[in-house]
Amino acid sequence: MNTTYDPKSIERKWQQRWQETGVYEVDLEHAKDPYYNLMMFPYPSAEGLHVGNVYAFTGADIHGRYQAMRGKNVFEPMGFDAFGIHSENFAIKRGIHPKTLIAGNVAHFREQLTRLGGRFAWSHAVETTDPDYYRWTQWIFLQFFRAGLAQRRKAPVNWCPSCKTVLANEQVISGHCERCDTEVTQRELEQWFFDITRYADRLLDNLDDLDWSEVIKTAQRNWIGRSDGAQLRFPLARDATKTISVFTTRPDTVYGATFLVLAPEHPLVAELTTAERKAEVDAYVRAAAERSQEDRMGGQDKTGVFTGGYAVNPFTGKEVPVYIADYVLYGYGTGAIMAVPGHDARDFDFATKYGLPILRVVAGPGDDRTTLTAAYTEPGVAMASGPFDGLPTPEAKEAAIRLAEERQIGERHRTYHLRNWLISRQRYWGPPIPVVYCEKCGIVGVPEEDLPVLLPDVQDFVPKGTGESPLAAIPSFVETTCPNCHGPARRETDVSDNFLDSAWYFLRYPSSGDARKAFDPDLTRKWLPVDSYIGGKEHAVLHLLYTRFVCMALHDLGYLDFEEPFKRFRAHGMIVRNGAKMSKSRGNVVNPDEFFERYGADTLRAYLMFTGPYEEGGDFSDQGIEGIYRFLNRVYHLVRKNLGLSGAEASPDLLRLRHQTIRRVTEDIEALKYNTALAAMMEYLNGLQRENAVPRDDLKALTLLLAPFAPHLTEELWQALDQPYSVHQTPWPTFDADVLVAKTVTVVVQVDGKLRDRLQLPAGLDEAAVREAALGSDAVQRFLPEGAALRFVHVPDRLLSIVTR
RNA sequence: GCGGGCGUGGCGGAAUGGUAGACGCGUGGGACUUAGGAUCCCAUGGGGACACCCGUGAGAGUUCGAAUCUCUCCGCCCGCACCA
Repeated sequence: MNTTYDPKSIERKWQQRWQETGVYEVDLEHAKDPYYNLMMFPYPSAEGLHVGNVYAFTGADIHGRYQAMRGKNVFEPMGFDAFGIHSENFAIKRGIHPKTLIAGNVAHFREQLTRLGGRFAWSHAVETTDPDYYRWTQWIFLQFFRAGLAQRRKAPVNWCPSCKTVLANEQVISGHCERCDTEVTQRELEQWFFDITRYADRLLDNLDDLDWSEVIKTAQRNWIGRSDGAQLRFPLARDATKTISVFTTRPDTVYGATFLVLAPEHPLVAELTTAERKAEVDAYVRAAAERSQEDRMGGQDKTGVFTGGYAVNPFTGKEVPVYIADYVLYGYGTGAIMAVPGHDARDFDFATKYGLPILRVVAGPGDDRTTLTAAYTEPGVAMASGPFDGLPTPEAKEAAIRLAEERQIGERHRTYHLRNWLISRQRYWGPPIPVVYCEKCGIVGVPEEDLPVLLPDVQDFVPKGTGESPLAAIPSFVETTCPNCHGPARRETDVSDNFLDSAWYFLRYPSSGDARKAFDPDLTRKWLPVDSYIGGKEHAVLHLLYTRFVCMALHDLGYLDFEEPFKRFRAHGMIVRNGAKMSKSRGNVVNPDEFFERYGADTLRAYLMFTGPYEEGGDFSDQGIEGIYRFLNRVYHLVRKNLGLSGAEASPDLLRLRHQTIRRVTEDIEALKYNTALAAMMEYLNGLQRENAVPRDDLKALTLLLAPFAPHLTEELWQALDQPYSVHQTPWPTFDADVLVAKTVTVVVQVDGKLRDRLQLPAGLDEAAVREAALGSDAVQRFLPEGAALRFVHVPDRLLSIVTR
């Protein structure tokens, strides 16, 4: 053993040895106790591995290493999510083809991930940009297409007037184009959708049984946003055969509906508009179409115009005016609302601004029937509502729905905030959507045996500004023959959303390289669903929801036995630096290479884990890392100095410390409290350093406990301790509950809740004995009033509380 | 606005009804040393008339006992955001 701790050479040495011996590869077919340890594969940016990646992967890797030492056959794969707009935009900026760029980035990432010391099964790595991968992404699309889950229809999409191109939702940053900062507008275009809303109820209801971080489940529930209510039909005053359907969660307030509001895009707008209102309505509709999303959504100020048309409230029989306003969204519900200004804040604002009547139809607490000065949105008791009068809100809702259904003027209805998944992108850098358009046969899926539809290797991948993918400009790609009739046909030129690539990558890992199937049924049955998935909160809704949907659909199509892909998901926190979020613009981004170089990967790993509870995140301080570096140095020298000292015996205290530490570290790792696990090891080390000669069992225990955190150092120590390779395949140490019991304990004595003395007493004393000891203490006696009647509360081996009042 | 999380020394953080501040950083002192920004040891919440008092964002409550539970308020962070 070297006299100084030299992380660089130790880490290089073991990384090489691990690779040569393949300790992190698993025999997927024959593994006895499979454990699939997943983390979110990175997007390989040109900047290299971000410290946020290092944080995420280290925490997940520690979990995997711990499970492996617990005897599990841990499969911990890694891959690269390299399609998508980030790569494409960067490539455009640099004028380098994304393919070239990505290859370099991937190589750099692989090298950094290796330096990090993850226990990755590299033989199963996947890259989403590899035709052997995206062939199967296209295959999934085809399955969905055949099942009717993938459909092409018109939809409003984000449009950047300056770049003259369609933008993905992810490219719109608070209403502005990511690249040129121009305000984004809406355009109606033909797009491909996955009908995720059909799965809304299952996606929502399954959450109850998933072992996932509560934050993520809550975010998904809100995103799906199920709301129950009714659809009610308001006939037009001029022509009762036509009706305006509205969705409401408060059918009980229908007697207070004093006007209707339609979204400007609503198809009945033209019909309702009278000749004298036409100019104004047209102008408003046009303006709304051109307004940016931010303008439309962000502003609190409500605008709208009267159409001149009237509809009939089917409950009261009264005519109500119909307005259009852009605070009503065309994409939600029916695109029309019944406005109840008395009991909805937005309708109240609108009614106040345009002088519309505000009625009170729900009495407030204490039978409050006074005139409203603000919308009363709480539940109450129905009033001025004909048959519903006197009913509390929940019952009134039910009564209203029943009555609507009886009279056939409406019915119970459920709506979701969740929208269908728009998956087509008018871009170059993604898997081409595998369909062709034939004049005779219509939209035809590419036959599976013809997959992949290769992304053509072109020089010019810059969007043309026509609203079409750059692929549309390549005749050799576009022009093809119909697989059905062999007549001339045109290929789809859109590519699929990057989120589709990442919605199934974990299904591919075990079956990577399989040329015949996307995922092998036997391997899939053996390894999935995933045992542990750890990742960031930022993917709470998009990735994690799309992934669940894809699995559910594949399950229904008969390809999977399970519908939920991840048994357990844990969201880790964010790592900040000196209290501030890391960002390029602040110039405070931690570059892991610098720290690998200066301290080694083990120090960086352990330090990141030490900064705070893993699920809450931590604060990276440039000075703080020294503490962990010192700790690893001390461990190194402790082992080195004690190697030659044989036969040291552990004192009872030391033995207890050892077992206590094993317990604390074990429990903390399981709870992802890596910071306190390290603190426990530091205390252990402090205890060991007080010994003249440290028993070999303690050196071994400390090395094993530290192994998941500092895999290289501990491998070196394990070898020095003359133990068989590899420390990472050695069983996790166990503790003996009997040894944990201390012989003497500190019992705290309180008088009237204040701490007055601490007594060193033999463990297991009964209350009477503890009382006697406590009353014998001067420090306690001083606070006991003469002749007071005393009451005692005794917590064995911990505390005696004396009450004098 | 809605939803979620958080507020503890100079700093990161421990303690989820029972010894507040574990562990680490920083700081002060000491040892070793030609020297050290290396290493080791000691101290380190505030006050003090030093056998004591105060102290976990503020205020109230429950309890023998509250950082922890309850209510009200203040502040910060993260989602979603005119979703009817």
